[in-house]
Amino acid sequence: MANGTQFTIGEIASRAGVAASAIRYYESIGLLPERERGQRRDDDSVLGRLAFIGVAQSAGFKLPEIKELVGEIDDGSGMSASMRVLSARKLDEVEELLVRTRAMKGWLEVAKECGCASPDECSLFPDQGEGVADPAAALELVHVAGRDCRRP
Amino acid sequence: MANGTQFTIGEIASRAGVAASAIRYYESIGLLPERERGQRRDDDSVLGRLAFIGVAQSAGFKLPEIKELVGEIDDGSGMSASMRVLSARKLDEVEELLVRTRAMKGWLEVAKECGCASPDECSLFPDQGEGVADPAAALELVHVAGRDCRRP
DNA sequence: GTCGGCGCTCAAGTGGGCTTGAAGTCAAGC
DNA sequence: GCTTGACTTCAAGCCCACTTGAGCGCCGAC
Repeated sequence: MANGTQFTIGEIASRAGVAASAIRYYESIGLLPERERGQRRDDDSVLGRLAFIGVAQSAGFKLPEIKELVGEIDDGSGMSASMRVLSARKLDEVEELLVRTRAMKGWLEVAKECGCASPDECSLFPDQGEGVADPAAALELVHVAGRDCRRP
Repeated sequence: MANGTQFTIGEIASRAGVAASAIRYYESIGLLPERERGQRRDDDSVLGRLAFIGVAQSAGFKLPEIKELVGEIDDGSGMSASMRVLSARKLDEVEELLVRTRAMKGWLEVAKECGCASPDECSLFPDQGEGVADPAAALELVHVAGRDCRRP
């Protein structure tokens, strides 16, 4: 991958599909190696690193976590240890997100057809007399209520 | 629901399960009606409004959108017009989120078992020789590759 | 030699939804 | 009257991943 050809940061940025300012930011937080001061050129090995960052970000990793991963790769200890731990943790988060997202979807499908004039007459918004339930839990109730949100 | 009993903001907050500072913030952005200055009491009608806000937020609406909804309720024109439009738009977003979340989940399930020492030997991170694909699209490729991420 | 374009650094700004801090006010109980 | 504690205001801070702006340097082409 790294063939030694030199590029300016602008060229790297457009090939990688990120902004040059983002690359400088990654350097500043240690996600990409610090380079010499002054105008400079990089070889295209940084492209691979940027691709790694992009995929890891899409998978839900935050930059500090990605930094941890690249640290392990760079110090030769191999990425798999952190990779497994971080992925397992992320997977829990993502599964939770999936549940929440599905609940949102169900709620919104009903809301899209809602003809109620106020929350008081609409089962999408449970009444709040005393004590308060988890608002997120209210999204689930819609499934029970069916497709019509008007209170019986 | 509103029975005229008066509460301090702290009481309202603990009943509604939100912080008092959040209630003040909602007032400041016009999501709750502005009240007189000085120490004051609210009746519990604000509880219903807070519940509405909570459910709408869980469904994915942002505060400015919720403000639009409560505006329609309060001016007597009924909430259904905005509700339908906003919900339909949100539904599109949420469906997209659902697709992305499922892709993340698939990727992470493979990553959790990954034993690769570097991204170069791992199909979770596609090689980045020339040109760059959408990083999010790389998450999908894993499904094709199966459960083993080691490059063939 | 001079012009345009890209590069550099550092600081500050963005958005969303709040929280936190400082400093002051009020009400109830002793 | 005094203390205590809950309440009040307003401004500033936080998180995250960058972007934007100011003010300057360097390089190649004409």
